[in-house]
Order: sequence, then C-alpha cells, then structure tokens
Amino acid sequence: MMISMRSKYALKALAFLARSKEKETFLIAELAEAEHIPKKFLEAILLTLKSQGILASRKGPGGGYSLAKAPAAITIGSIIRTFEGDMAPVHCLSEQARGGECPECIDHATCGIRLVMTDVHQALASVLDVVTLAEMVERSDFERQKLSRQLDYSI
Amino acid sequence: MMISMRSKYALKALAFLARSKEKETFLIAELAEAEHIPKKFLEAILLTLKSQGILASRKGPGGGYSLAKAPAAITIGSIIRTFEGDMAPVHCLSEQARGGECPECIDHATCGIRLVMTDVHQALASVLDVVTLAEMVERSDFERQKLSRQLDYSI
DNA sequence: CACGAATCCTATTTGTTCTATGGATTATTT
DNA sequence: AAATAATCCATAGAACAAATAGGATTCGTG
Repeated sequence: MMISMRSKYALKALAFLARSKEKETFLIAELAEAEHIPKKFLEAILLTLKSQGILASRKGPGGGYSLAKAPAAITIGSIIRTFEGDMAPVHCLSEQARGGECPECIDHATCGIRLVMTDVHQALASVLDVVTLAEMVERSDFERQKLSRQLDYSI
Repeated sequence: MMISMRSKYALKALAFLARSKEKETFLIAELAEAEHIPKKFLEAILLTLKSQGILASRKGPGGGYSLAKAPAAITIGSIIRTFEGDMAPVHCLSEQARGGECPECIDHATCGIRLVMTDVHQALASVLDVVTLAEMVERSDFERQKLSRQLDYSI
C-alpha cells in the first residue's frame, strides 16, 4: 500500500512551490536540486501534474513551473490520484470499472471483500480528499516552530 | 493502492473456511475449485497463512487446511498484512524502518508528507484492524438475505 | 513396511510496473 | 540568430506480481 516515488516527488515539489513566497516560478533544475529529485524524472512528473491542471508552465527564458491554483485548492488526494489512479483497493471499486466486477469475482453482489474494501476506500478518501497542499505545508511549518522553540528552551 | 491477488485469494479462501459449518478441514484442491483460484498458487498462499498462525494444516490422508482461530479472532488487517507488509503508505512509517527515515528524506522531523500519511495510515488501520473475518462473512450473508427478500417480493 | 494422499519446499518463467536516463524537438525571450 | 527552457519520445534496468513445475517430505492405512 506504499505510494510510489512519483507521488512522493510530486508532493515534495508541489510543497516547495506552495512554501515559496519570494518567487512564483521555478525551473525544473531548481526544484530538482532543492528537493533532491532526479531532474529527468521530475521533468516527467511535472508534465503529468500540468496535464491534470495542477501546475502551469512557460517555456523559454524566464519560464518555468508554477502552481496553477492556490495551495488551499489542491487536495493531497488529487495529487496522489494523478499517479496512483483512483485509490480503489480492489478493481470493482475503481472508476475505470464503472460498476463492473473484478475479473475473478464469482458473486459481485454479495462479495464480502468488496463490502469491507468500500469502507477502506471511504476511510482513505476521508483523509486525502480533505487535506490540502496548504494544510500539509502548515503542519510542516508548525513542526518546525515546535522544534525551534524546544531549541530555545534548551539554551 | 490495490491489494494483490495473493491477498484477495487469501481472503476468499479464509472466508470460505469461515462460512463452512459442515466441515472443518478442506483440501487445497477443494478450496481452489470452490473459489476459482489456481491451485499451485493457492498452495503457496495457504502456506504463508499457516506461518502466520492463521491457518493450521495436517498432511497425509484425511489432512488439509483449517482455521487456526475463530473467525471473530482474525482481523482483515492481519490477513492483508501477511502479504502486503505493514500498510505504511511511506517507508518512514513502516515497522521495518524502526523510527527510521525514508531514504530520500531531507528533514524527517518536519516532513509534511509523513505527517499527512500518518493520518492515512491511522485511517486504514482503524478499518482493517477492527473488522474481522467473521464480520466480513456476516456482511456478505446479510447482502445475500437482502437479495433473496427482494426476489420474494418480486414474485 | 509399502503405498498413496496430501502438504511442503525450491526454483523458474513470464509479464508488468517503477525508476530513471538520453537525445531530439519546440517555444520564448533577447 | 542565439540562448534558454520546457516538451516529447524512446528505452534500459530493476523490482515485483502471478503463475507454474517438479520434487521432497510427512502421514495414515492396509
């Protein structure tokens, strides 16, 4: 149930963009270096995020990538779905299989696995579709502040 | 985030055993045929479940597999963990990495991804560690009854 | 003890996905 | 035109998933 490196790198790059107040637009190379992501790999990831309307880009000198929406309007779920597909634990709950069954399913209507996995799917979505990129960055900042306070006390 | 065929097959076979009142012990071949699972593949799966203390087996004539505990004492989470590992969405939340970091992590303490994924992990566990094999079968039976009632009305 | 029933074990195959890279192309600014 | 930067295309290598093959081991029974 691990998320892929793609998703992680996407989250890192997007968080970096959301955190940056000074500048709006960054080069692939800048993002790659800042977050320690293989540049060529990140390139493909950013392109995918653009195709999903999460990022915007401009070519040529002065170009680069920037967020297409406010961080508060980007859910973590929408980012992860971009790379992991809908997060259905079983095929029959996937949107691609519109109301369809798992290939190996014997009795779709009474399948206990489907019934339980529906709850799992719901639990996942209830976190990922609610938390936004903005909140993720806020929580990170909050931890940072906590740490620096602890450092102050210890001095 | 899909579970593997292994996990699905395991759930199917275990549900079959939990549902069976007449008999306690079944041959691999019986389980394989009943649930449409490749026999050799199922063989390996059942062996793994045995190593986790979920199944018991006896060799030789009259042998076969049976549940090692009551269905109400087997959580769906324990079954899935057998094949998917702990269900940590990121490496740093896995038990193998005891308090460790993701290999690519820059600042573990303030990592926003980790903070959000902790919630995800929690949400997953809150379903899978609570629902048991017995409950899964009950829910399936309940759906079956609903359907047969609908059939009665329509006649 | 010998035989057959059944699980147990090791290895291999096959296909797919994940991670990553290289090289050529297109758009934009100066 | 020249430089800059994203874009597109192709593919290699590793890891993993699903399934299969073949034999080894254990157990009950005649």
